[in-house]
Amino acid sequence: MSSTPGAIPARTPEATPARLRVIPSRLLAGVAAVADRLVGDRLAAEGAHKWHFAVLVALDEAGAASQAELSRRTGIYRSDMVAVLNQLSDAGCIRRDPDPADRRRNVITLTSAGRRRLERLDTLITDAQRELLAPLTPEQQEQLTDLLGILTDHHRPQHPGRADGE
Amino acid sequence: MSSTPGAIPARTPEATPARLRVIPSRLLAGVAAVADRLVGDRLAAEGAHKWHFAVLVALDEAGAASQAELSRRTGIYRSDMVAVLNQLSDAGCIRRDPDPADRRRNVITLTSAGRRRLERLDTLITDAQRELLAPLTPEQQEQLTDLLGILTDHHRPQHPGRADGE
DNA sequence: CGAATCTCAGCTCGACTGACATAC
DNA sequence: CGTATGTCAGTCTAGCTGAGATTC
Repeated sequence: MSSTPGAIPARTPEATPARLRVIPSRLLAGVAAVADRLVGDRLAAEGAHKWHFAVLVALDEAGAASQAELSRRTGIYRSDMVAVLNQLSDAGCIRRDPDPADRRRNVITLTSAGRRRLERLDTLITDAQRELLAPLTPEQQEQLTDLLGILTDHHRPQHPGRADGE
Repeated sequence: MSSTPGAIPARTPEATPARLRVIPSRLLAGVAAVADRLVGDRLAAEGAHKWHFAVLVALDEAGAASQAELSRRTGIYRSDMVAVLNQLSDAGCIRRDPDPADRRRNVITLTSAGRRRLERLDTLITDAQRELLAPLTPEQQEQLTDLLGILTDHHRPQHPGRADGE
């Protein structure tokens, strides 16, 4: 029982202050955290992480690549990429061969098992998005995605406006 | 110079894969990170953190409170609240007095210096929001805030639908 | 007694940096 | 030579857990 019978005046609901509830950066942080748990939990249930998904997608969409290139495509640091690829490799999802054309590089290739794995993770992620966006109408869902896309495009690492001659 | 004159075929732009660019949870994480840096940098320039702002707002809006209550209002863990209040106290923004009515509690009170501090931080945060949302039209800004508000309200800690008899 | 409050001490995970050997 | 790559080691922060002393 958390509600006191009749003694306390009306029970202060300890709600978040109104001024905090309308700050976009705060809303973003909160919703992003929810989304991350939604996605993370499902992936964790299959022993996966979001990085695995990102790498598999990058490979599926643009073909074999070096680790550094994958790093740039996914936003995962090249130092962290090592561990991610180790795990994917252990699971048989990718192959890591030395690049004969440039012996500094490894060529990362998606295996058929990796493609199957990707399909599975894609389903889980899609489910998570559905649950995340369930409170919105389909039009609102599209609106939100569009707006976030605009912000993502405009706020790039080092280029507030155009970074050039404008 | 990072742009090669004319040798390389067209330069693979190493863009994020299209399938990743439209995943809401991923967009949210990215934009939230941008927002956090925008806010964090400005606050850091004044030796402040977002927690300070949250606590000051909570006090200004709902009056003096115990640490546990502030914790619930702001979402900051009671264990972390201690350090935050120490800093605010050192800066003279709050007073921390034992509650005569319940000697387990401290009564946290906003000082006039704290109210001034809040005003300052509020300006910084508002500026950050403006920069964050600058790529959007005013209507889009409102849309985004509304949509995030809906998601925030519906995804509460433990209550997917209504948690009751519906 | 059980529950709540304040506090400290600790964990863990993700983002990030630095350095090194090797190869271009 | 300077630069890129793969790798390992380590830092730093935020979110979170646990426990203990005190008071209700």
